[in-house]
Amino acid sequence: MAASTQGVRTRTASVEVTDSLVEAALAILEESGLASLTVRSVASRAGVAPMGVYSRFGSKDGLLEALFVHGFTGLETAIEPQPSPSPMNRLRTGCMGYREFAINNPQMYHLMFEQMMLLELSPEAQDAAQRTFTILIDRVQEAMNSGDLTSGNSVEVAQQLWSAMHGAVSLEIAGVHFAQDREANYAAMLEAIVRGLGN
Amino acid sequence: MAASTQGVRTRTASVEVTDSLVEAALAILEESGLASLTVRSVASRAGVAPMGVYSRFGSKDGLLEALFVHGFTGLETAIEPQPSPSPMNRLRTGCMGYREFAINNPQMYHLMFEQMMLLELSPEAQDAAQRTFTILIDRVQEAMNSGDLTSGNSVEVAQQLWSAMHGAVSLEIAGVHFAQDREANYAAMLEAIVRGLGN
DNA sequence: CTCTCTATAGAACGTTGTTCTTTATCTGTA
DNA sequence: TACAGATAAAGAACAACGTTCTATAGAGAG
Repeated sequence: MAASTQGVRTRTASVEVTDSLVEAALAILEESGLASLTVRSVASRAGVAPMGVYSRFGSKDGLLEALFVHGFTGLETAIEPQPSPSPMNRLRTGCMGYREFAINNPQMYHLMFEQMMLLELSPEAQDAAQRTFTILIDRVQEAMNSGDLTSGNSVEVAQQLWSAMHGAVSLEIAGVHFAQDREANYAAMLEAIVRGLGN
Repeated sequence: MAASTQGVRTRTASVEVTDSLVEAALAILEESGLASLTVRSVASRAGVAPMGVYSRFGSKDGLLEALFVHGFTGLETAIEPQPSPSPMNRLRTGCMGYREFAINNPQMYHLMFEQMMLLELSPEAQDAAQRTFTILIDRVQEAMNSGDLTSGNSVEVAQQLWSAMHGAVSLEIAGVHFAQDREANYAAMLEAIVRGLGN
C-alpha cells in the first residue's frame, strides 16, 4: 500500500493482484473447503497464472500464511470491541465473540490452527496470533484489577481460558459435541472456569 | 487374529501384512510426521507394493482411519485404568493421562482430531471415539454420585472437561502455550473447572 | 501334476506443488 | 518518438502424490 506514492515505482506494481489472490483463496476456502484450495484454482479464480502465486507469496504456504494473518485479524475484531461497563462483561463478550467467529468461519478457523501446527510461521504471522492472545490477557488482567477474578498470573489464566475456548469450538466444528445447546454449554464452561478462578 | 484358525482360509491370508502396514504407518508418522506418510512410503517400509494399501484399506483414508482407531484405543487405555480409591482421584488421573498421551504422541493426536474433522468416519471408527468419551462421562457421573461434583448433566460436564483438555493439549502441541509449567497450568485449569462446577 | 483363480508387482494416469522458458509488456534513455 | 534493457506473466514441463490398470506369479482344487 505504501507503494502507491506516484513517484518511483516498479512496473504496474499491481497490488490489486495480490489482494485478488487472497480474496479468491478466501472464497474457495469458504465455498469448497481446504482440499479445493489449490494453487491452480486460486490463480484461475483470480484471473492470473499459477506463477502469480509464487511471484507474490513465494509458495502455497506463503499464501496460506497470508490467509492465516487475515483470519487472525478477523478473530481479533471478533473478540475486541464492546466498550462495555464492567470488565467482566467485556471478558465474557469477548469469549462469546471468539466462538461466534469460529462457528461462522469454520474452515478459516481450522486453517488458522492447522497452519500454526504444521508451518513454522513468519514473525509477522506470529505477531498476528500473539496480538489476539494479548487482547485476552488484557481482558483477564482488567477483571483481576476490578476484583472480579482473583488476582494472579493473567497470562496463565488467559491461557486456560483460551485452551477451553479453543477446545470447545474445535470439537464443535469437528462435529464431536454432545451437548444439547452448544452455545449454552460453551457459556457454562466459561462460567465454571471463571467461578473456579474467582473464589 | 481370529483368522488364524488353521482350518479353512483363503490363500496366504497374510493378516500380518495388514498389521505390518499399520505398524509401518505408525513408525513413519512418529518419525517423520504426517507429511511423510505417503502410500508409497508406507508400502515400501512394509515391504509390499502400494497396491497392498488399496487391497486392504481401500484408500489412503482407509489406512488413516485404521490409525485413527489405533490412536483412540491408545487414548482409551491412557485415561482408563487406575483402580483408585476416590472417584475424584480417578477423574483427575484420567484427565492427566489424557494430556500425557497427547504430549507423548503429538503426531498421532493431531492425526486423530484431524481425521475427525476432515473425513467422515466409518461407524466402527466413530465407536472408537465415542468409547473414549463414554469413559470420561462415566468418571464424571461417579464424581457426581459421590458428591464431589454437583449433580447435573454428566454428558454436558464431560463435554466441558473434554473441551478444556483438548484445547489445552492442542495449543501445547502447536507450540502456542505461554505458561511456565505447562503440566501445572493444565492441572490448574482442570481444577478451576471442577471447583467452578463443584460449588 | 495341471488348471483356475486371485492377490500382488509394476507400469500408467490424472492432479498436485513447483520450476523453467518463452513471450509480451513496461521503464528509462537518446 | 523510437529503441534498448529489464521484468513479470503465461504456459509448458517436472517430480511426487493418490489412485487405477494390467500382466504375472503363486497358492488351492481336482
